[in-house]
Amino acid sequence: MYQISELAKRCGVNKETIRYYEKRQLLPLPTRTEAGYRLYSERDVKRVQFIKRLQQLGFSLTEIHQLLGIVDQDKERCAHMYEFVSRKVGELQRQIEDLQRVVHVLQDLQKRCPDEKALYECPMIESLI
Amino acid sequence: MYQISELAKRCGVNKETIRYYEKRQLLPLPTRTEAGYRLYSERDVKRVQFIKRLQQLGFSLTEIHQLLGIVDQDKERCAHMYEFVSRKVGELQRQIEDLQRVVHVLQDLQKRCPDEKALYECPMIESLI
DNA sequence: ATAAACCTTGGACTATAGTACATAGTCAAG
DNA sequence: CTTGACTATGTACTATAGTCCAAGGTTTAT
Repeated sequence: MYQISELAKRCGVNKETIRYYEKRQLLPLPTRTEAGYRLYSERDVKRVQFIKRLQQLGFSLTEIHQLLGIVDQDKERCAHMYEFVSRKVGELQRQIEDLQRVVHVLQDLQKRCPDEKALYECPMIESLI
Repeated sequence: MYQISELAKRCGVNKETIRYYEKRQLLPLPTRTEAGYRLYSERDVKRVQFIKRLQQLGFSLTEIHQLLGIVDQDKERCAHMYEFVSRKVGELQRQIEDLQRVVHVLQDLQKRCPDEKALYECPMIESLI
């Protein structure tokens, strides 16, 4: 079992973030020592890492809380999970397509304007706006 | 030429946002009437729409300001544009791959757990964490 | 037994991206 | 010539996601 600083270190976040996640109900209430110190396990490490991974992918903490309803086998959060997941899949697919379009535009920009001066007078300046 | 409310309406944002973008230098200083009212053109409509589109794709206002250096033919912002664009393309490609992975996981989740009860006892609950 | 290094809570503070509000000036219609 | 709908500025407030700090309690090492 780890204390809060150890958990934070293992997850690459700082300890205030751990307490913040607890308050946001992203982490379950931990067991405590006699003195009231929080105690965490390997499972909590995985959970925080999962949260950070999803966050990097653009999920908000609220959405992550919703998804964790599955892990926590929580009836309430699971009730509309199917709709939530469907909506999210749609959103993500749209986002992926958009990002692919942006990548193409930016790569085009690079190809046509390989040096700074050329970029400055780039013929596709107007195509961006 | 439009006044600020008209521009805001055409862009689907509110007028405080327009003033905010001006302060952030995302919009050029507009011409003004004698009385000091801001006046905008079609070009500003396009520009705000461009900002909103990039924002939806996960660009921060700071990054959008950088990119607009091309449109504005601004030497300073263009100076490191090539590196900026290269870095951004790399980031976006990584992000696209990650999102594709998330879509697969979520679609899998849907396939295996087509109804709410099944989801609640879903065999892949643990695979998420 | 006391300092260093932990932990607790609560509250203040940060950045980003707005949004709202108070106060005041401007303009067009009746 | 005043009312309503606009505009201006500046300041304060919102949400999200933390981050930092102060005051105090606990544990460990010397």
